[in-house]
Amino acid sequence: MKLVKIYECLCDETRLRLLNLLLQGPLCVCHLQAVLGESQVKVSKHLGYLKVRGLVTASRQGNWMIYALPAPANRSSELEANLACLQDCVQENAVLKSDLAKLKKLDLACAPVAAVRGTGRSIGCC
Amino acid sequence: MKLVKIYECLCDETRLRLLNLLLQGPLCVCHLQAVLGESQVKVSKHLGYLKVRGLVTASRQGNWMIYALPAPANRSSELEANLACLQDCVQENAVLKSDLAKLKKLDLACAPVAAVRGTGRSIGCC
DNA sequence: GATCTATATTCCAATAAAGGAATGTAGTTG
DNA sequence: CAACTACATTCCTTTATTGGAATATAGATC
Repeated sequence: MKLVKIYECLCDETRLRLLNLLLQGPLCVCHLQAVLGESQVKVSKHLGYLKVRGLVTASRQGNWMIYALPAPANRSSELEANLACLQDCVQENAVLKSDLAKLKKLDLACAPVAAVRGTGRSIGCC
Repeated sequence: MKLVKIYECLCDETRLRLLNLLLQGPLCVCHLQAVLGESQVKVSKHLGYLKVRGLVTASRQGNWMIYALPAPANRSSELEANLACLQDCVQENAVLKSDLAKLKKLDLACAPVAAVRGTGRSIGCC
């Protein structure tokens, strides 16, 4: 059952926090790491977990890995529904809200991501 | 994070199937067991898991235990959102759809539940 | 090419989850 | 009260998950 796989991805706090941040757009690992304040291994492993199960995609940009949610066209209806549901739940959740606030403060645009978009330089990220 | 607890409940196929059935209304264990076709221990343990975490309530009716989702007034907004999301996802899911079909065939009203409602006799369930 | 940065992977230990077999228990019926 | 029904719980084994320490790797820079 594919649906269970989605819930397996959502049932860990770290992964929930990562997905919450990625709902704002693509981000490099170091930004994710900085916002969560968790160890490199922990963040990397959970991103790997999500990637294997197709909840995120990864692409390399120089030294940085950019993680993102699958493009809307590539999301199953179950995934779409659950991402929307998650977004609805963010407001009730102190940790998730605080993460979003930290992300905004960190740098409006993640440098590597900005480079991908062609709207920024890719020097120095975290 | 309360939200994670909800996802922990949803991330197992058996529990997902149980919740899916309970979205139709209260049911006794033997009906749940009959629809799932799983062992008594397995069903009972997962119901216990859900009960401890507040996703279902249980009440005794004679020999039978009636499980139900919490009354809408007692559902957190996160739970409400996720139950709605789950219901949206049922259509995409063969197992969940098939379970609902089996439930309807089994007996339109679960005998113990009917007894609770005062609309049926409570003799013989499964 | 040595070094640095950003990230992934391997190895390992601790903890949790899943489910069967057997047993216990609450309430019912004869 | 003995037997039965419907569930729950305990004990145990297998397997999965989590995360740290250490190490590896890819690409950039000097």
